Amino acid sequence: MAAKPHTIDWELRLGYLIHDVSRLRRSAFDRCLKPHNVTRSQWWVLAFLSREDGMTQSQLAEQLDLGTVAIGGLIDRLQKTGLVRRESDARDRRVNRVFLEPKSKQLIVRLRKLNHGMNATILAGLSDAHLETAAKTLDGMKRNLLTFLQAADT
Amino acid sequence: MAAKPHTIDWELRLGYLIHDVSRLRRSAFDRCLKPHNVTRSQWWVLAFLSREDGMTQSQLAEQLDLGTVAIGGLIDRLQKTGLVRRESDARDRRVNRVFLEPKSKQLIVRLRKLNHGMNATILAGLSDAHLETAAKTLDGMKRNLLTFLQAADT
DNA sequence: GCCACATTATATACTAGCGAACAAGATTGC
DNA sequence: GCAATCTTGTTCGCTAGTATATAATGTGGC
Repeated sequence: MAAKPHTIDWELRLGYLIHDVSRLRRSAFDRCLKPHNVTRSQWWVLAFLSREDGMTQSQLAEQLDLGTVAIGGLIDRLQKTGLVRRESDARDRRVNRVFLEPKSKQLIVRLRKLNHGMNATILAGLSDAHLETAAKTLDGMKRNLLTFLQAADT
Repeated sequence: MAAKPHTIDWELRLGYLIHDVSRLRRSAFDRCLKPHNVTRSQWWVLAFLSREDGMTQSQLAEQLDLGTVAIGGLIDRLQKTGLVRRESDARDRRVNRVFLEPKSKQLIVRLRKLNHGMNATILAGLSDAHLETAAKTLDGMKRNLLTFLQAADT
């Protein structure tokens, strides 16, 4: 008896909830972003670049927790729509540095507000105390997951 | 002043956390499932079929909250690996009913255990009280998101 | 200097999801 | 009964992510 820390219900319910919230969040953001002709992943790239312009693709990949291939594709598409440009580094000709084009500066201001509004909508009516507990719990899950994944790497 | 229910930190931190946990969870499950030559999405389909065999593709789509196209693709792949078969309904020749092949029955037993173990790993060390609060909070977010998305449909 | 090794980005091939257009088949109105 | 309409599933084209392999370039050992 003593060694049964959680009922199976929690496992299932939380699994579903995380999956659902993540998916719905994604849908909601994508829908808001659509009129601006940017996807959520692309907006993420712009957001990070706006904090530090001229990162290399590898740096972006690490910050966004994506593979180099995924970043390459995102930048391809951002470049195609003229929001970003690649410049090869003079000192290391392997690396591409990514810069925001002027066109994207105004867009970013608008998207930042939109982002803020969306987050406020999602958290509406939830108390700070509950949010804090939720954050702590999610953080615990994240740590468990990281431990597990790193152990599996061996 | 009175109208500032949450600080911006909550918005950001929770956004990141949900994104991270969802992504890591997905990675962890996919890694566990890989030796069994099934992906997490495919396992999901098998799990639902094991509760009710012979569903139509539309029913599966609704239960799994996916589009009909996504389901079609998943079943294509499951059929290719011989875990599932399509049978067209005699009474309505538009519909395909999906049935588990014998091969998948044993697999499902193993995957169920694996699923259980993974969930336990993820929740290790977290108190029931915190999990309950987290679930409530996520549920609130889910409701907010559903309201928002339905409103946008008009 | 040169060779072995590491790093950066790309190409290729796969799973997974979305939306829109479409064909086949049922259903409903008249 | 037949035309209009709704449902079911597919195809096509897109974004996004994974893993693996490869090419180009730097770096460190000797």
